[in-house]
This record gives sequence, structure tokens and C-alpha cells, in this order.
Amino acid sequence: MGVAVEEIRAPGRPKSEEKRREILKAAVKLFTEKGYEGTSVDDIAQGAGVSKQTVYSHFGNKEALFAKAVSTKCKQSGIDPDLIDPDVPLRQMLVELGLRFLGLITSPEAVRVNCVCTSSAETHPELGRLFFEHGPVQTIEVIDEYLVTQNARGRLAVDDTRQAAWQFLGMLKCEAHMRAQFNLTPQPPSEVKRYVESCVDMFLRAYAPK
Amino acid sequence: MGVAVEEIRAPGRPKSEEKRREILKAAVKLFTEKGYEGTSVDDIAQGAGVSKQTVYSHFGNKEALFAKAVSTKCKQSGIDPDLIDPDVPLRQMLVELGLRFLGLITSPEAVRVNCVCTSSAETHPELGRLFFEHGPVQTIEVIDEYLVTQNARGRLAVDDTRQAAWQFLGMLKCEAHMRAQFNLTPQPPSEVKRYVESCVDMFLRAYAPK
DNA sequence: GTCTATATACAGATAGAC
DNA sequence: GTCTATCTGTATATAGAC
Repeated sequence: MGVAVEEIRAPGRPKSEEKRREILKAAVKLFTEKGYEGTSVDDIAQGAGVSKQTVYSHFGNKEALFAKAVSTKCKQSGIDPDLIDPDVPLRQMLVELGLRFLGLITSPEAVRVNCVCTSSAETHPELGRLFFEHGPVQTIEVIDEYLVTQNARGRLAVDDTRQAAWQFLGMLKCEAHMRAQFNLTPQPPSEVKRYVESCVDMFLRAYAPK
Repeated sequence: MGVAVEEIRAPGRPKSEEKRREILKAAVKLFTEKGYEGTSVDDIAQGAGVSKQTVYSHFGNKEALFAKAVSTKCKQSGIDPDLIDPDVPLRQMLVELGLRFLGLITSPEAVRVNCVCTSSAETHPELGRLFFEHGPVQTIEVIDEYLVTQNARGRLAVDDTRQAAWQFLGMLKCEAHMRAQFNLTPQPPSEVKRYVESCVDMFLRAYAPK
């Protein structure tokens, strides 16, 4: 009998690693779409093109897979710091930031991730914190820093920049985000723009240098 | 044999009505605590002290009972309009309203109801609208109206009172509400008070009469 | 109208062949 | 490591007695 030709493998567990990625990808997709209870391990296995047992051998149980999937997703929210340009006129920059921010948080995917994280915050407190730190807090820090530089240039007179950052984003977010969350018809872009400009102007009046 | 003494009944279906109320009460409690998927009809039947079949004969199926329960609950959110007193000094009134509002929306129960409504908004669009109209919108209208009266008295110069109401509540809500939603340690009352005052002062600077 | 008992489906998780 | 087949619990919903 001939010697069995064994498949040559790269170091580590190449085949296994690919399946692991596929499982995680499917899990992220399904959990963020349908939530924890609404997603079965069978669904994930099918979505990843593997058997259920393979899912279990990689991640142990459904809970552990859920935590892994959501924490993976959480690290992809937040606003891009590169948007900030301290030399652009203040009002223009704030309007731009506001519109980007609203676009980000009202996207269907962001709404779903947010929803899953809040739903599971009671049973998985670490997920609530993870999402909060990587999404909202990270964005607040970007705005905070920007306000500090504009303060230094004498364009603003903000005493507590972090508070002001929360005020700015809170103002912007409220109605649009709720409408998205509750699945209502979104406001037309013209109205969103009008609202953002109203917020920016109001913010600038309140924090104008004396 | 003696004539059977039949229980005297008020018109309608008195006994049935009481069970119906008990079922609805238990359903509201459980659905708002554990969500749709996390609550079984068995749990509700047990919570109401009736059999499962009684639940079905009253409400048909789980979906219908859920819709009924959540819509019942939605009609109990929102801020009390009687809090408004147009004669109280403006700043004091806004701080008072802000603190009440934050207390209301960060209560564990309100957070849960909010969470259940957002989670089920995709499958039950009517629940999203119901909650939005009875909670947030109702509160906005109370603030809006208040701003109109203060405008008329020359204490404010708000051009668009509805926008300003959203700005005010949005600002207040943002961080505290998120912390509650994501199950993080709440801010100490002193910090909340400081933030509310900061928001009110900022609002008053932006909308001060010329 | 209300109950107990049951039909049916599907979930999470595991056993054992390859 | 990966698959198919299966165990076990529990869910929604219904049938039939009283």
C-alpha cells in the first residue's frame, strides 16, 4: 500500500482559523440583526457553512460566542478623528461634524448594535461598558479635544469642554436617534441640516468669547 | 333535592374581566422586565395565577398579548404637565424640570420599557410610534408650551420653540440616559445637578432676549 | 370560562464515527 | 477538527373534561 499523502499545513491551525473567522462573522451579523434570543446556534452554523458541533468546539457555548461577537463589533463604532481640521472655520467644522455624527448613529446597523448592547447590558455588564467606551466616549473625546484647541485660539470661551461636548452631541442626537430607534420615518435631509445648524448656532451663542 | 344556589353575577363577565386584568398586569411586568423572547406564556399564566389556556382564550396568542401589554405601558410615560408653573423664576423652573426629567428617564423601569420598545420596533412598528408619541413627544410639547409662554413674557427670545425644546431635553438626557441604558454606575447626584445647571445656563445664554 | 393533559416544534448541548 | 445523529429541556399552542 502506498504511503498516505498528508495534506501540507501551514503552522498553527489554518483550516480551523478560517472556520473560526467565518463563525465569528456570521455570529456578528446574526446577533446584531436579531439579538441574542432571536439567534440560534443552528442559524450561526448554517450562516458560517459549518456544523453546529464546530461552533461549540471553537467557542464553548452560545454565551461566550455572543460576548466575543458583540465585543468585536463594539470596537468599530465612534467618529473618525481625522475629520477634525482645526483650521476650518469653526461653524463650518461643527456643522460638518454634526452631520457626520448623525449619519453615523442613525444608520440601521448602528441602531441595531446599540439596541443589542442595551438589551444585553443587564446580563452582560461588560458589553455595556465596552460599547460605551469605544463608541460614545471616544466620540466625546474627539469633540472635547477640538473644543480645547478652539478655546486656545480664542474662538470659544468654554469653561468645561467635556460638559460642552456632551451638550453638543446630546442636542444633536436626541430626535433623529429616537426616530431611528423607534423605526419611524426619518426626517428629510433638509430638516436635519436645518436642525444641525440651529444647534451649532445656539452652541456658538452660548459659548461665544466675551 | 334543593335548588342550586347560583352565584350572583354583575352584568358582563365579571370573573373573566378580573382574570383578564391579572393576565395583563403580569404580562406588562414580565415583558418589560425580560422582553418578548425572554418571557414565556407559562410565566405569564403563573404570574397571573391562571392556567395557560385562559391566557390564550383571552388574548389569542403571545404576539397579541405583547402588543396589548406594551401599548398599555407606553401610555404611562412622559412628564407631568402640572409641574409647570409659569410664575416661578425661569432658571429655577428649568433646573427643576431638568432634574425631574432625568430622574424619570433613568429609572430602571423607564429604561427597561424603552429597551423593550426599541427592541421590538422592527417587528412591531406601531409600538415604536406609540411609545414615541406618548413619551418623548408629549414631554417635548410640555416644554415647548412653556417656552412659548416665557417668550411671550419677554424672558426668552426663542425663534423655534420646538427645536429649542428638543435641544434642551437632548442635552440633558444624553450622558445620564446612556449610563443607565448600558448599566454603568450612575453619576452622583451632585454631578447630575452640576450638569443640569450647566445646561440650563448654557440654554439661557443662547436664548437670552437681546 | 377554566382547568389538566398533550401535540408539536425547536432550542442548546453532546456522543461517536471518520 | 469536523461531521451526522441524538439527547433533553422547554417553548407555543391546542384538545377535551368539567
